Amino acid sequence: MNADPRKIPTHEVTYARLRDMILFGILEPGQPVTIQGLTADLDSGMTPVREAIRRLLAEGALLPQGNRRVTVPRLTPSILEQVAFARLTIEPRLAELASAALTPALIERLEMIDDKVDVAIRAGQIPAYLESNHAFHFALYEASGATVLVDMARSLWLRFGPSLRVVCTRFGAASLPDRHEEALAAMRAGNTGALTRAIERDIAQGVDQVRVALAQGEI
Amino acid sequence: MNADPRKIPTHEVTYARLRDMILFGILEPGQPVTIQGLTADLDSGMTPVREAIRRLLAEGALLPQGNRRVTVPRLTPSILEQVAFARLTIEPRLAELASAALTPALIERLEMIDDKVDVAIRAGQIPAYLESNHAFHFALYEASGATVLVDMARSLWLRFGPSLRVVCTRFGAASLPDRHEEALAAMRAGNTGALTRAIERDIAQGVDQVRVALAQGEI
DNA sequence: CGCAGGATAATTTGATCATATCTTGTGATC
DNA sequence: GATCACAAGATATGATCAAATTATCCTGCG
Repeated sequence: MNADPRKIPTHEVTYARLRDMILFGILEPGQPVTIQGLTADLDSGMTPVREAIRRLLAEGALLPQGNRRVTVPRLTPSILEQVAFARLTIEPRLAELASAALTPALIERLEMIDDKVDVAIRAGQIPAYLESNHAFHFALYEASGATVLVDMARSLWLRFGPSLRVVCTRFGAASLPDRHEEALAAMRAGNTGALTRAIERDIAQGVDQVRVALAQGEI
Repeated sequence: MNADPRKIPTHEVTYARLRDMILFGILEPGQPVTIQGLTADLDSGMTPVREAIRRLLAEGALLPQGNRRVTVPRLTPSILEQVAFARLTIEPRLAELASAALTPALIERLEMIDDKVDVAIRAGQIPAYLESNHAFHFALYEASGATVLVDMARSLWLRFGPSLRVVCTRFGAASLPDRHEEALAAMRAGNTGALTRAIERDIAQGVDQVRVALAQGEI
């Protein structure tokens, strides 16, 4: 019944694990990433690890030092502004495109995911918040069917994720961005404009948090 | 005097060569890409080729078929519109950012590159046009110092390149996009707004060419 | 005599290759 | 038509080589 688990190649699994480690802040900005360290941690050979690293380098999730070494990138003000500009362009557009494809079933699924976001915020559980927040956004975005833009959004989140984690940990979960309720209301009302604006505000809020922390040298 | 050529790893060289083969249309859309074929063509081992392919997959320059095989992607109307949207957002912005960093020396260099573009258009040399057109845009964009956005632009050009090549070959070099003279005039005048508009029109013109060809089933 | 500085050895980590194993698609046979 | 064998190609491993970092030691000067 279930597909053969062997079907998914090791390098895919390795990639997914390493990506999540970056995205959800297991690895901190500035931390060096070595092949041999990961072969031990992730229990796979050198080749799959190398390929996963190569792929994440291409996505901007890892930073090549000149020396053939690789680290988790630190967010600089310049990079933050670039990521902010791109996110604020791409993601509201994805919300707009997704709006046309929304079904009651999908809205219900998004509501369930958002419940988890709320629970995580109230409980102050940063990792759970990061994961369910991510799930909410991409469940919406994927409904757009715009694979190119979704890929770009994924790459941008990878650049943003580690530092967001640091900020959350510093300032607690109280002021985490959550315009999801607004977004869900817009979806239920079939109001595309309101949905894109809600997503835009949600992003702007997160960016502002990081911007403030960065200006204060908290990262 | 010259740096040791050994310094640049094989996988980097292999990546650059394969990328240019895709970007400048040596490989056609739909064409399958095999590891073993490339080890022969590019004269390197399997590992560097694998890594180059993995990297280009992450950049959207290659398309994974479900079957572990890889091909050069065909442009669909949906993907074209997504790429158009992203290019029309990112690249004018890069021009705007670059505008503040322009020096007489850089403008002169851009003029020299644009001369090559003109020569290639008049001579109907498609590959030379594609290469110098690419060089013109990215020499400008890199002046912005916005590495994240430049990376995104590179990825978008990789998705766009192969099909542009096909269109050029079909319709000849007569109607190739070239708003570079307008852009250069704006640079000389220090007119940021005019520069971004010129770049925007240049991109829109190229996109329109491909859109028409796509609608007519020419690709 | 003690310490600074630079050369060199040791170690860590990355890069590449040859080879072995597994998948997948195809086609021949029953 | 279903099954099995085969071929082509992708995947994964471990060995080996090269580069870069770190540690060590020697020398020469104060």
